[in-house]
Order: sequence, then structure tokens, then C-alpha cells
Amino acid sequence: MTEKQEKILKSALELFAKEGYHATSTSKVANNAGVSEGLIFRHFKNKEGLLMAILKEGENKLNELFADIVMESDPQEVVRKAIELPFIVPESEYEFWGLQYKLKWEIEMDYSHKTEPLTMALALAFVKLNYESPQQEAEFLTLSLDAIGAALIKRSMANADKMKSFLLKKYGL
Amino acid sequence: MTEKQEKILKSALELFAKEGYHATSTSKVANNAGVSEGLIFRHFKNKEGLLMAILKEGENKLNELFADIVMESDPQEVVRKAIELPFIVPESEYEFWGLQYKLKWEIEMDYSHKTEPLTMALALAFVKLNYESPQQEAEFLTLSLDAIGAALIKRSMANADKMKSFLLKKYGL
DNA sequence: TTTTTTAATGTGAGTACTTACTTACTATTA
DNA sequence: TAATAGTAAGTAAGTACTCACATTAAAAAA
Repeated sequence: MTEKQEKILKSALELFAKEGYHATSTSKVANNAGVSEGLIFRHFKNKEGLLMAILKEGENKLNELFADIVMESDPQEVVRKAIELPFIVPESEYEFWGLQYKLKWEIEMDYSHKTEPLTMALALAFVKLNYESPQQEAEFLTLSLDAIGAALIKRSMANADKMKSFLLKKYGL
Repeated sequence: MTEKQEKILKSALELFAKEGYHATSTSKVANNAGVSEGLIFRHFKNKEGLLMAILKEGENKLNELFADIVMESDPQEVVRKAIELPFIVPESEYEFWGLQYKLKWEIEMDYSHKTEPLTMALALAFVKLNYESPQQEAEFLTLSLDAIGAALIKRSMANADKMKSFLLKKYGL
């Protein structure tokens, strides 16, 4: 990965996040990155290839975040770490994750599998904790945490800390 | 609202939902509606005006859906109706609501106020039902139901009925 | 180590096509 | 008769992408 290649990716991420994928032209990306437009196509084949590179990075980062949860054996800790997950994302990464949410709707693709590792880890934890419907409980919590993540990134949640402690209490933690 | 005006709105909704706002050109909308392109600009001023008309319609429809809940006095029924809300949306309206979700991310705007009537009704219900943190409970449920709606519209929820009865049980209904 | 060859990285001007929007005009209705 | 609804043919500015060429870096040969 050359220096200019990284600059292209960084500019594309920034602009796609700010304006949207379709609203951002390859020439804007090139200008922002300080490279010739042709270079984008040399490295990423076409505009969609550029998008895919960013999307792939998102999936990798997500799995990194999940790794800590999936490897935890104590079921109480699995639930705690899952709940805390959206709240530990630093503000500096909001732009990046905002793009991931945006693209979920902007381009058609199956995204449900991306949260599957989390749902499975939670289901197992809820089984161990003798919840009545562990699978449903896990699916519901995954969905809810996804929504909380979205609200945080959009800065539309009034009091994040309150929500976090409310949730921890709700799940007996 | 003339016949052609309605055709334009219907076509725009359909195409914006399918391809996205930025990816849909005004000429495509005009062709799909069987109308000259200029007419779009006569009636809606510009492309964004067309979008705003659709967005306004979405907010109205949402308030219609909320009306039944807000007017309910029995707190148990408020919670039940809120939980059932995403599940009663007919499949024929999925395209319409999918666009509303999509636009939430595609154009920058404050959407949090749109679900506020629901949150307030739920908060009041949870107060009456002696929940410990009624406000948090209401915000959380609103957020979760929004996520469930999104999952339904994207057809990414394996078993909707199971999720519904799980939720009703969870809230003692 | 120096020279030569090969391949990868990068450019800038061009391509054909599409974009949102305008304008000058006609048809329809109140 | 005056406003409103509607059209067809424009416009200038983008659009994603290509191509012939220049620069740089790595590998191979001397």
C-alpha cells in the first residue's frame, strides 16, 4: 500500500461519509487526495472498487471489536462487554462508522451476517445464564445495540452514560 | 394536486427508494412518470423540492401511525401497540419506509424529533406502570423498535412473529 | 558496484455521456 | 382573459473512465 494509495482511501472515506457515495465524484476524491484522477482507477479499478476497499476495512474493524467479546468465557462479561461496545467507540472514528451505517442503506448488500459473531456469542451467554429465550434475547440485544450505535454516531442521544448504566442494570450487571 | 404531479411523486418515491436519491436523475423520474422533465421543476422548484415533498409525506404517515398510540389511556395498551407497530406495516409499504430510512442517512437533517411523540407516550405509560426508569425505558424501546422496523423492511429478520411475542412477553403482555 | 532491463507508479488531457436546470413556447382550465 | 399546466429543445458543468506517455523503484546482468 503506497502513500498515495492511502491518501486516496482516506479522502474517499472522508468524502463518502460527508456527502455520500453517489454524491462524491472521483475527481473530488482525487483533488482532495492531491493525486491525478487516473491513479484511482489504476489502483482500485473503478469507483465501486474504491468503495469495496473501504467496506472491507469496516468489516475487519468490526471483527476486531467483536474478537474481545467472542473470546470471553464468563457469560456475564460477554453481556457487559457487548453493552459497552457502542459506548467505547472514540469520537474520532464516528465519521468512519457513520459511513458504514450510511452504506448499509445506500448500496444493496446483505449486511446481516456482519453482526452474527456478536449474536452467537450473546446467545451462548444467555443460555449459560438460564435466560428463557436465549436466541431471541441475543438477536434483540444485537439489534438494539446497533440502533444505539447509530444514535451515538448521529449525536441524537441526549445522555449516553445514563443509557449505558440503564442497560447494564436491565441485564443485571 | 394534478394527476401528473402525483405521477411524478410516485415515480420519484419508487426510484429514490430503489436506487437512492443521488443515483436517480430527474430525467429518469420524468421518463418513469411519462412527463416532460421541465414539469418537475415547474411543480417542485428543484430536485430537492421533490425530495422534501416525499419526506413530508413520510412524517405525516408516521404521525398517523403514532396517533392511535398517543391517544390510548391504558398504559399496558400503549406498550402493546408500540411493540406491535413495526409488525403491522404492510409489505406494500416497505418501499416507502425503506426510503425514509435510507434518507435518514443520505441527507443530513435532524430526525430524532420524528419519534418523539412515541417516546413521550411510552414514558408516560412506564410511569403509570411504576417502572424504575421510565424515561430511559421509553427511549430504549423506541430505539429498539426503530431497529426492528429497519430489519423487517430489509427482510433480514428470520422470524418476525417469534420476535414480536418475545417482546410482548418481555414487557409482561 | 555500476549499468541495464523490467515493471510498477503516476500524470494530464481527452472521451462520450449524463447531470440539474432554463427558456421560449403551446395547451388547458378558471 | 389571465393564470396555470405542460412541452421540447436547449445549456454549461459535471460524470466515470481511458490512454498515451513520464517517472520512479526494484530486479537482473555486467
